[in-house]
Amino acid sequence: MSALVKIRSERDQMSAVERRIADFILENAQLLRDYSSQQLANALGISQSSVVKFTQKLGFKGYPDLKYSIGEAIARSDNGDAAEQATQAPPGPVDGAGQLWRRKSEAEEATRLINPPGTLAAVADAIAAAGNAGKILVMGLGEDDIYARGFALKLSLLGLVAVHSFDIARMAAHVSSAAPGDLLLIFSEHGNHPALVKLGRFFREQRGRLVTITRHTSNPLRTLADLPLLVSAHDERQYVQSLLYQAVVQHLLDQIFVALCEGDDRRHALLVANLERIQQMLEP
Amino acid sequence: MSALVKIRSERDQMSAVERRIADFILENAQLLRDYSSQQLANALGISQSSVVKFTQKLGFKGYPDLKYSIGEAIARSDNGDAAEQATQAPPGPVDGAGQLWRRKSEAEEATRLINPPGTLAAVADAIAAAGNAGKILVMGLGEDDIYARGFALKLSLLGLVAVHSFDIARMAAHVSSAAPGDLLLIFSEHGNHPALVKLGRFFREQRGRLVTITRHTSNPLRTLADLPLLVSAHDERQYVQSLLYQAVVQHLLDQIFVALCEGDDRRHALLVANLERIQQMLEP
DNA sequence: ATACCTGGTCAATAATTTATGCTTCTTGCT
DNA sequence: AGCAAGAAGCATAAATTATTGACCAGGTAT
Repeated sequence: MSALVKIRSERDQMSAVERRIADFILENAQLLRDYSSQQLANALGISQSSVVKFTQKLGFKGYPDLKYSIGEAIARSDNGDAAEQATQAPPGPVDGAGQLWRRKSEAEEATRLINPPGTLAAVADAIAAAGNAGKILVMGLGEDDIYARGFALKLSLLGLVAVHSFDIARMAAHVSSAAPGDLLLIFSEHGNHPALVKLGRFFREQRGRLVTITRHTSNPLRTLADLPLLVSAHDERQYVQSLLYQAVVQHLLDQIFVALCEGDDRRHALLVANLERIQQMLEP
Repeated sequence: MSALVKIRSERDQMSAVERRIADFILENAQLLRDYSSQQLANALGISQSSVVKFTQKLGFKGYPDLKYSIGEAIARSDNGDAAEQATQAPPGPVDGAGQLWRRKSEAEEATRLINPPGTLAAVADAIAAAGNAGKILVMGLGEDDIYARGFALKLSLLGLVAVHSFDIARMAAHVSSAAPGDLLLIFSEHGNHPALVKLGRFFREQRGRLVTITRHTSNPLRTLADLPLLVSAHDERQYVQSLLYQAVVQHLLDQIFVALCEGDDRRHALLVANLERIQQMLEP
């Protein structure tokens, strides 16, 4: 992943000073060429060691390594910054055709990197386990309800019955009768809706397993989760950012779904049979 | 001029040691990333100062400057060496992690190519026109209902009211009272659901504008449409194919949405205001 | 409320890297 | 031979970078 994309993707969970560094670099990447770590620190009024720590935290070997990587990113115009991209000669007229998809791809990649490998498989396993031994509850509000609904629908194709609702009261009823072995999946972009947090906490008290899908910020909901899934998706334009977020969440779910499909032969057979039967019902 | 090209061009008038440095760099440019001037000198059995003097003679500010420039050159693949180019850029073994996304990207590209350029803009315009002068109807069944619902929700953020339902009877009622200037968007993966076809035909008789989103097969629904959007998405595994289809449809909608957002300043302002207000309502 | 972590920052300093001055050696020329 | 010019290395100064330990703020458990 490009250094700039990486910085951007982690920006949200940085401390104040770190974020200032990140912003400065993102906006003045070209300047970095002639900056030492000390100069950068001076420009921001912070200590040089903070700059070095920043680079190391991001996974670079040190400041020169970061600098080198950013040089590469700029050379490749892989800057993840629309304004910047406009300045350099684009091969064709800017039609913006594949533009949005490219942004989605970056978000997808960033997201893939911040979720520890194996997390998705763990979630898939948890869902499968709950499907056998307990209940699966799925919850999301507003736009977040859309995936919830779609995912519940998909699970039913696999013979996994999921209780889904966008009604907090109704969901609370389900949660209150939850037992160990049950699984609750909460979708919440910002992860700080009080009712959902309360719901999650209550569910944990019942000793159920909690999976959350939230943004990659520090938020109360994700800290509650047994398995928190994180999403990185950024754009200056709020409405685009929202699309990116949704595409990435959908992709996470798709990956889980595929894992479920392919993880278990019995379930796989069931799925194929179901799809065939549906086909027959709708076709003639 | 690229750093590597420069080195190559001056190689002939260099001293013996300098030429050894030049050759080493030209052949092992990638290694330079992790070499300090001292290490490079050791690798060649010469003194570190010779390396530094070499860089300065070439017009670089010093060793780090040369290194940075070479990083850029590599990133741009601007190495002026054909053999070199062959060695790099093996796309990497299939890891399985980004696999699904790659399939989606392929589907997205294929879809972009089969829809005549400008189609999406035309759809966006049609939606905007209908929003001003008539009604917008949105319809989908089963899984296709998911986008329909989501898209209607998004349109409302733009101040465009869309009537949405997954109930054919209810939709029929809306269609039967349709007038010229109205717009109907039908989502139907296979485009041959009899009820939807009938609905579409009826709507056309009322002289409304019809937009369809279907697979890129020949199907009765798309032939009815004023603006047919086509989707290409294939995989041997039926359940994956379905995911690809959904991701691509979602992407088409996202592009239309962005076009709507950015096509009209008034609407754009409204959107921003709406998002802000929503933020306020949910935050505190 | 108090004690105790934890994470974040900075100042001081150690370690590394880079740049430079100086010396020596070679080469070519007179 | 003697000299000038350039090339290379050595030693060292200068700079840059990395690490350590101290301090502080915010949160948590007692």
